[in-house]
Amino acid sequence: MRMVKTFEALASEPRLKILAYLSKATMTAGEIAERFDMAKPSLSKHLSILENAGLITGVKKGKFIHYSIIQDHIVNSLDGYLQEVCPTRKPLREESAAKAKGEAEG
Amino acid sequence: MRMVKTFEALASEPRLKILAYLSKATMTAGEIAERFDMAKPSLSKHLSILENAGLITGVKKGKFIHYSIIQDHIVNSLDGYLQEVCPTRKPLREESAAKAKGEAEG
DNA sequence: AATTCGTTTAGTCAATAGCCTAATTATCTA
DNA sequence: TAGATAATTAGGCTATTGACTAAACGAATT
Repeated sequence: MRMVKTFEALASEPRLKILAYLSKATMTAGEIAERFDMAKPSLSKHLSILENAGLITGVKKGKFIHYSIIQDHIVNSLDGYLQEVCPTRKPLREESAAKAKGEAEG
Repeated sequence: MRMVKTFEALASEPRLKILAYLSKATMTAGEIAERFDMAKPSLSKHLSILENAGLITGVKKGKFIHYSIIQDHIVNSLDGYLQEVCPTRKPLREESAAKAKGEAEG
């Protein structure tokens, strides 16, 4: 159930985009909204879905709500899932790391 | 787009269950179907969604179609996504590994 | 030729997702 | 206190999703 909720939150173009923004910096709801051609309430809904899944958190400071990513949750969730579903994960993970390294260098 | 498709495929209880079965062994469509209280066409749809997302593959052998998980795809997709969205991922990953190790020992 | 495995197509239905506008709440400012 | 601003909540509308049944189909076995 928890994993489904996490994946549901991630299964959306605008929500992945929000997470990409928040991976670089904390932003207010308004700042995020500026970057989308979408009504504010719709965006607010996306934010609440992400927050509800534990992927981001919003902290109210005066008039504004500052949203930021919760990296621990994303990493541990996806990482944990991989461990469950991929028993032979370790070598693949090393391979993946090697590939990433090669791309960065090449 | 590709990530959205992957997450959409994963955002479903029955589909996560199918992947869990396939993480242990290759199974035919019928063997999978036996484990669900669901009409065959519905299950067939789930299988095609997973296959279309590149998470599983079906190989026809005679009358049967043998499905198996494509671990490389799952690992590389989720791993790749984590690298994009979590710049400070590395230390967290180590922490996660340490936690997993502790649990296995405890 | 008949049966089995599995998919596909078509039609129906209920529930959910995603968007909108309008209204509301909370806070700041003059 | 009135007015402006930030963001959410509420309500409505449409499209999609996910399930079902029933029927048909292709491919392989018997």
